[in-house]
Amino acid sequence: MASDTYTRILDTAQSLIVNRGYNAFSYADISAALGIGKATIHHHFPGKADLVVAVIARYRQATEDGLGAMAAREPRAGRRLAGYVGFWEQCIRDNNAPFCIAALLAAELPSLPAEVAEQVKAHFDELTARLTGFIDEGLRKGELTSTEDAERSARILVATVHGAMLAARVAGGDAELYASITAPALQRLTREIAST
Amino acid sequence: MASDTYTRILDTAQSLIVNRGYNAFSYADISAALGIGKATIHHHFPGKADLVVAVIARYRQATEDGLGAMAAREPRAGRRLAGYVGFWEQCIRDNNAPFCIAALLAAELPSLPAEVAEQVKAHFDELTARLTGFIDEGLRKGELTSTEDAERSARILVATVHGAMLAARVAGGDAELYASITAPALQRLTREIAST
DNA sequence: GGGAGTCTACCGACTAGTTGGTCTGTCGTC
DNA sequence: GACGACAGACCAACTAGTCGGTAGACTCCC
Repeated sequence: MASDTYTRILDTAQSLIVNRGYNAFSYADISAALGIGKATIHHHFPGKADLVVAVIARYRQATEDGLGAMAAREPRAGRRLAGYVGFWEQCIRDNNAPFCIAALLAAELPSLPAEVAEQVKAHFDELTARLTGFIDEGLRKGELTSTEDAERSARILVATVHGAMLAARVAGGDAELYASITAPALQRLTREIAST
Repeated sequence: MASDTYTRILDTAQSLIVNRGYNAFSYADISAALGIGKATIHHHFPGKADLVVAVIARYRQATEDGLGAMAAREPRAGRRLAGYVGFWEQCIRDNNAPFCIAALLAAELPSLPAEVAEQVKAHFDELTARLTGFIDEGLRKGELTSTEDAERSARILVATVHGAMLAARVAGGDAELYASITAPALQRLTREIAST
């Protein structure tokens, strides 16, 4: 289905978005990186918005798959959340894709084409819903404690993760800084039952 | 000193950056908004990087002045932090400048000119230092409680605020959402002595 | 008082390069 | 011979930035 070139265009676009955002990458960048004609990119993705929508759609799917797989193998809510938070710590440490493209695009939101903006919003909704599910389950099982309801806890966690990414980026890709900011956000939910 | 045109260019550039970032605004935008020639902008700011550096420098100064003034009039640490957090809630509610330009530029950091990147980093350092001072003083006076040291607490607060801005922007400028995410971050520091 | 020179603020017209996007083709494969 | 995958050449619009010039204010000197 998805041809090799098609996938490589998506890959390149994604890595360009990770560290330049929507407005600072061009068809020429992808063309040069892959050694293909610009027209080839237009053949697979008629417009820039189509390309970026496809990137985020794939990203959303990967996120859903990843979180779903983790939920299947890890029943403990605290570990699930730690898995999500730790995933990004590893990304920053490896410096491969050290930023959530949806968070970056969210910052640029007012300047994005409508279709792209919708995808970004959808990612936030999905991610929040997934984490809300984890937290809700954890609270009901007594594995987690929180003074807020599950959804609010999830939003706080996501915000902290995104803010910590920003801080780490400013600090030159400092994974320790990311961890030191996010760790207390996890502890907040697992406190007093940490030694389970 | 600072002529009227000079200031208006800065104002316009700042508001363009707030909702488009560095790469998605142009001299032509400012030129059109103010009804002046593009060459006039170049007269005051030789290059785009110079312009944006000037915007952030002024922004940093305003932040320092604002936080300094608040510290002078409000001795209670908890209120100082609430003032910082509440400032952005009001900005989002009024929809005038509903995003911290330094946070937005931080996301775009890898694609920014070096001089601009430096200014962004400097803002983060200054802001963290200021809040660290507030928290440190609050802890020593017994007005605040924290399981982490003051600097780490400050970084967590900043990250939460930035993450909450992102969430609010995605939600279409939802100030309530911003508040619901940031409020617990403040409570974390003021808990058990809230009724002072 | 009146030039003559100088400075700042500003603008219209321009440039070289880049942007996203199109058109017309040529391959190879089924 | 139709079709998907690709590319070269092209396009209009836009990018940051330059150039030469003008209009006004502020000197300084006679």
